[in-house]
Amino acid sequence: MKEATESLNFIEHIIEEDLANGFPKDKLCFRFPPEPNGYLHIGHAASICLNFGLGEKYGAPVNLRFDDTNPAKEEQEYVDAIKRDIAWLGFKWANECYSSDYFQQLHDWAVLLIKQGKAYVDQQSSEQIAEQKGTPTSPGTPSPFRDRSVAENLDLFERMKNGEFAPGTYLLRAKIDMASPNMHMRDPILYRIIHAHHHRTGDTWNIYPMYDWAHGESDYLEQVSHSICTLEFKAHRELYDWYLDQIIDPSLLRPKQREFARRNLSFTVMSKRKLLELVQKKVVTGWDDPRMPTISGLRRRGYTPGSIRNFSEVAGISRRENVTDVSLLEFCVREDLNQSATRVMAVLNPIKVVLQNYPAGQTEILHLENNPEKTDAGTHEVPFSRELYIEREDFKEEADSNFFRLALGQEVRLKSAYIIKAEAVVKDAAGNLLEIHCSYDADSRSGSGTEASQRKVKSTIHWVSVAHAIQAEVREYDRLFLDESPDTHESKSYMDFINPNSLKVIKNAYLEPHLGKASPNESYQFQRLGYFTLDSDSHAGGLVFNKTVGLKDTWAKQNAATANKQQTVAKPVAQVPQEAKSALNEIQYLGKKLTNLSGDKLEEALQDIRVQAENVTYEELEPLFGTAAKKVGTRLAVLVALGALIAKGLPKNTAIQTYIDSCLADESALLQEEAGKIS
RNA sequence: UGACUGAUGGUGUAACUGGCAACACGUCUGAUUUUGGUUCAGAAGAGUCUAGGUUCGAGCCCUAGUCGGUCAACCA
Repeated sequence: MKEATESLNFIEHIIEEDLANGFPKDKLCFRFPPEPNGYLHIGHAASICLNFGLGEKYGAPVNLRFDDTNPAKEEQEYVDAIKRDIAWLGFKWANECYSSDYFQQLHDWAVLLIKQGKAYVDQQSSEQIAEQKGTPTSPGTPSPFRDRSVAENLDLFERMKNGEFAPGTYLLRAKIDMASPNMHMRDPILYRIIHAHHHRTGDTWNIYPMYDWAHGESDYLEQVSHSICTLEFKAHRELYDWYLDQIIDPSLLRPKQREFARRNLSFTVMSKRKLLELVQKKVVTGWDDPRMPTISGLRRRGYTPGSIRNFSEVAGISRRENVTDVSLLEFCVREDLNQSATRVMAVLNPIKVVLQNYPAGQTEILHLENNPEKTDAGTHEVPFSRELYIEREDFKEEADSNFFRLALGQEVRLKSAYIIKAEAVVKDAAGNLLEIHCSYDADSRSGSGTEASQRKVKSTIHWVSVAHAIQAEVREYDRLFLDESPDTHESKSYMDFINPNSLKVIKNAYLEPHLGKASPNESYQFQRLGYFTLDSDSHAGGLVFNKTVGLKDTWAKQNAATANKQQTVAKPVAQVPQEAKSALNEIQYLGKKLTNLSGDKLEEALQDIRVQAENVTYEELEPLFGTAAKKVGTRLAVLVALGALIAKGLPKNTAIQTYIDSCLADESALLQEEAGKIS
């Protein structure tokens, strides 16, 4: 067992501190509060894993709360999808809550605010209100309706609630501070009139609370201890606290909001609005398109819950902007699938191989290991015959020294079968390769134990028997966008970066017959190709597989690298100044440490400085003469470097002499000594 | 010309009250391998945005700057 001193993230530090300050552990409570207006994505997974992870870590309840305060946007469909996704990730919520459950309480508290003179009904247009709001750099001006009487406010609010007014005509606003530097404090809206059918409360309400009014109070009603949200809500915190102040019962727990940075993934976008646009403009086939960063998309693509949870764990959280490389996510699935995926053989780009010395009409049943990572995973049967398919990429008529696969006159092993040698090719009139004629070594069958079966050949390739293969459709996916962070460009929209080739459909891939029994919940490793899973478009007689992720392919990388090398000419970088700059940096760095050194180490460092001084000019060094007297180390380093330059023939000017004199006068014996050497 | 917030290898995160900047991905070697996968062994890569200051000692504390993000929806 290894002793892992696990490091805490900053939220955990906050909780630990609260606990240390006497906050009772059994009062800890968290929540995940999605708005049911879209599907969950990998960014939400960060929040889900954080909140539910905290719940697991501290044995605290975690509520799933649907923030359903805007019936114009929300639908039951989304509620269901969100629940499905969270459950699929493997988390259990303590309570299923809805902001709409608190509509009555929220309304009553609003009435209380009115009675206290802290809220008023406004009846201006949204343009007028926006106008009065001011800007971040200039204060707002009060609404002319700000000082309505309590009685009138009460009456108007009641009539808003009863549906007497049209949407947009009246609003309930909190009376806070129109000059606050925080825009959210400039008389924020509590309620607006919406005449829409709510997916849960139906037509009961004509007024709906805004996010700010509903969120903190909901946290309070559920007695959530730590309300964790993303950074863009940071500015809302002041309002969150103000609202709480109005209604809080000091004997109850007061929730606190803390913010973390949302997770961005490279080569994709991560906001519901943008993902929705991809769906609506049919860039993708739906929210669960396997190219989407949604949980449902990743699921359909073949990602496992474990891989996503692990990704969230490994990527961590913090408070700074980030773009996490997709390669980390891909690593996480590979790591997971490598342990669990059944190995099978499939040929995506087939070329026919005919074994000239293998009896026509004969079929052999061979055995393929299910999973080399698990010795007890067993084997499955795979038929072998005279005519086979192999990948086109696995054959070259003439091989160069680093091509290990099949070539004329060259041997390879067919995985779990025989060693074959390419003897001849058959081409059509246009010179296109039609089939490869090979001979097979009948004694070389895998596992037969014969001497021939033990022979080492340069490589092993996968294959399927032509007569037994299942034809299927295979979909390969590439990144959805061509830019690493498509939505961070000022002059261009993320839609400009869409990768036109993000989907590649292979209509006639050939699979080994074992895949006829493929289960939609299982992942397979198509040997040497990657991980694949059955798509929901599959039907009897028409299998469709999605490529989840490829295997690490050092061969492809090698090829790409050599191809690139041939294209790139030379580095246009001016190297001399760069070296000189780093030499100066090096001297400064060495200097910083000097005062901590003594004896041989000091001497060594001084020598290093003299060496570095070779690459430094006087012009670069001079600015450092101004180094504070306190920084003895740096001054010493500068002095030594200067000494080296003087030794090379640099004439002493007044600046140099002044510097040397100041060193001679310094308290430091070392500095005096070195200065003495060159004065 | 505002308020708030952040800055640590290519990327993402660590570094408890100041004490040799760590882990993972990625990259590169080598070994093993009937998957150019896996596994194993190793390497390179940051002196912590800049300039000062405090300190025996600063990624961490102080000062001033620089650069990035957020904030003016009857969205959340």
